[in-house]
Amino acid sequence: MSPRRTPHATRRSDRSRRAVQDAVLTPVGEAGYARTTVEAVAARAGAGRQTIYRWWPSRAAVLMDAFLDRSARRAAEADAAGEGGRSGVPDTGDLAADLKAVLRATVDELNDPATDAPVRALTAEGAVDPEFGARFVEELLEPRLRTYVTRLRAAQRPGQVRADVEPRIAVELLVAPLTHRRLLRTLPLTHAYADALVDHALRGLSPRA
Amino acid sequence: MSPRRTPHATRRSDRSRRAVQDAVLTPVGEAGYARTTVEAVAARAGAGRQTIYRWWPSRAAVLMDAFLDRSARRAAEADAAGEGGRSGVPDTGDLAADLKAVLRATVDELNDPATDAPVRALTAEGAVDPEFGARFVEELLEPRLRTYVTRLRAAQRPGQVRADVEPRIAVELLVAPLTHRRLLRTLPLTHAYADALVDHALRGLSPRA
Amino acid sequence: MSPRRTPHATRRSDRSRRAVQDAVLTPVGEAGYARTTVEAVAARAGAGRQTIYRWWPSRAAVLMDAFLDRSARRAAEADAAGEGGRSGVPDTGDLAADLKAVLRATVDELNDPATDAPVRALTAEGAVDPEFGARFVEELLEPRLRTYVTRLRAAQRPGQVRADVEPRIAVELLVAPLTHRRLLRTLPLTHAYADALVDHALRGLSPRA
Amino acid sequence: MSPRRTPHATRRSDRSRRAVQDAVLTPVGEAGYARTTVEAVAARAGAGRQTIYRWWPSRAAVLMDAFLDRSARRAAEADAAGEGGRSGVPDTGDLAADLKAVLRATVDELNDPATDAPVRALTAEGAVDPEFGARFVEELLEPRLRTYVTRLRAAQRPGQVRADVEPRIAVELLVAPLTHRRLLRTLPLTHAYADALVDHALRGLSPRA
DNA sequence: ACATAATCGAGACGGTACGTCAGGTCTTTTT
DNA sequence: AAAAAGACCTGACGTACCGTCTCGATTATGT
Repeated sequence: MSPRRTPHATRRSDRSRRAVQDAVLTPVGEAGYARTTVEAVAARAGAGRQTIYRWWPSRAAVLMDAFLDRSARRAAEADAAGEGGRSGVPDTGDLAADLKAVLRATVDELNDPATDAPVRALTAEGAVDPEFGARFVEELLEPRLRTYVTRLRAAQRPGQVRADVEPRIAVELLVAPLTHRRLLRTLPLTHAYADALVDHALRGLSPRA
Repeated sequence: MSPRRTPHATRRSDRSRRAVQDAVLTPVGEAGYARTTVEAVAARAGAGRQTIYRWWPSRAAVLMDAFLDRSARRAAEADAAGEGGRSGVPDTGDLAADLKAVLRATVDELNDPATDAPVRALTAEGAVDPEFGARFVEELLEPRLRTYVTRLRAAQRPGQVRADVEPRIAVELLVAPLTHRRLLRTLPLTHAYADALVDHALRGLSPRA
Repeated sequence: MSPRRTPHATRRSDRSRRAVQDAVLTPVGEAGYARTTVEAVAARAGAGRQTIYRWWPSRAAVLMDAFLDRSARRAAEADAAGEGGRSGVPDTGDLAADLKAVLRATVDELNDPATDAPVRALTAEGAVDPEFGARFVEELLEPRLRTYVTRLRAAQRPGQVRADVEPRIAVELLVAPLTHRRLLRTLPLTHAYADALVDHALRGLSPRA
Repeated sequence: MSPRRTPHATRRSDRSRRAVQDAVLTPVGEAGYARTTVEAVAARAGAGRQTIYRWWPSRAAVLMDAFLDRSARRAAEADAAGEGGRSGVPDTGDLAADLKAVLRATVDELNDPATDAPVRALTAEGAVDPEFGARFVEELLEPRLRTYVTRLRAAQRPGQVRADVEPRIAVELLVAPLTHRRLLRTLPLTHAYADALVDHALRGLSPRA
């Protein structure tokens, strides 16, 4: 075991933990990550700077924790609100419709600066810091991708998706273009775009034989 | 008239321009962009710091220029070496083969740290700074994407690609997953992956009717 | 009534009081006062930091108490060892010899780092913090000076010291130069120096008429 | 030679050097040394903090330089104002009067907080940091003491001071009590006290034979 | 060819944020 | 109730870079 980097979690003040997490998301959404200083986060949280450095190794780690926490909370709420279904890609039997529903929801989410700014910052940080990126991928991205894989596997059994399709690659076909447009700001993210992605991916580019 | 942002370009020392561009790519590749200070670049280039700030608006801009320059030089070399064709997606008549060739080449390029590190840094910077990102997209990404669009349009005429396919979306289907894997380091980039992407995109996920 | 600053002294743990006092003098002597943190003293004493702040108002106060305690203990020992006389300037009838004896003893004491370092720290603190300095003077310095005054007064009765001499000023003539040399480290403190001080002060600078 | 701690003095901005020196004395005099932060000095001087750290090794060093500079400037002014005499102990032929004049002037100087506070801080710092104290003594104290030694030597030739008097010790008899009273704040510094010191020191404590 | 003016390397400058350290207070658990 | 332990807020520290601003010492025209 590595020597404990952080002190006893037992004594940790839950009040300040929450306050800091709340305090980091707003300024990142408003002024951007680069302009969000540790000092400012601490001040807004009514916390000391040292309290932040005691529990998080870096500014980016604070943001990640805060974002993960919020995501988890929102997922829990969504599950509670829904008719008991687990958060993930729905399965109504109509694959195209299900994928479009999820991708449209993702489009809406990403068009909200409160989500876009943190994700953008976390992705940028992860692009440059491999260790950080790994955590981002493991904890945020992969769980999400797995829900697509599950849905696609389910669609393969009745033959709605060809058996020789690799679900992982199929997922990337659907999801990567969204990330691409959003992160690089090439073109706007719309529901129409989400639909078009699904249609193109399902039917393929080649003419039917 | 706005006061000239940059001084007489005529007087510019080509020696220092090249020296600075050379001096920025290495440390970015080795230590990462964040740890590459302007001071370090200036020292390595045997230049004064002011010389950098005189000609470039920011550290990121230096990197972008250096990278664009190198890309342009390499493209020129490639064209010279090739059978006279313009750099872009080749057109042998076999669309799948052509796409696989280009994507495989891209995979090789991106697996080279000398390319990966700068692109990573530029993407990260662009993700956070919209203006910078715009330049990155315009000057580096879009020209490349246009070559795919051209090739796909060419394939639509003989009916190798369905007429109702939107080339732009098709391109993203092919290219975005590469960026996704590379930037987020989810899974390794291989030739097999490039081939699989082309196959899945062309044939689609749904079974042939 | 003012709210009790300190808690019930009855409950106070004598073990920790002594442990803290012991724990402060060593590091001050070795590393200097500035580098002696409250945390370090507490750790060395096996005490909690709050235990220190509960009983002393500041770091300097701990040092002062510790030093006063040790001084008192040493004086008691000296008195016990001596021929029953109270600690102070002896009175053998020979004023010059008595003064030299005391000043030589003081020189020896001050040349011991175990005394020098704390006194130095306390003086420095007192120089900057008037309230603290006042306590230092009252509790440590003045009692000592009074013993000289007493001895000088005794010498005035038989005419060994002129009647128009102000004892207080005479004391300062004898004692201040020692403090001066020690604190400012201008020249070494020696027995010869102590003797010379006494001789010069008694006989004066002017020639005898 | 030690590797240059400080950068090329040639390029040093005289403006900021003076500004910093001016900016440190006022708050030290008003709020005390402990409450005078580097940041505050920098702000008051309109300088960056790094500019201070570039040229001075510590906060105390800034204060010392500032104080030395001011002392030198004042001495120069005094010499210019006087009838051509060098700053030092005057020599009218009447030793007692000359000494009283100088000591009275010293008393006045030390009763001015603008002098007292910095000297107090410098002495305290020097008491704890030997290297610092050495500089303080060499550059400020010893030159002053030498002027007394000179005057006393001059008084020895005509026999106004006994030949067997050691001037250095005589000086300390006169000067140390002032420092003692001032630094330890035992009793107020007055002209009467200065006079009494001179009288006692010259005539001695013992009765004239 | 030469004056002259802009660029160059160098590096100090005013700043901003960093991450650390210690002070003194508050809280939790143990004695 | 006081103790040990240790997290908390505060605030100063000294450092690292930023981007700007001088400074002589080179260039490179443009007369």
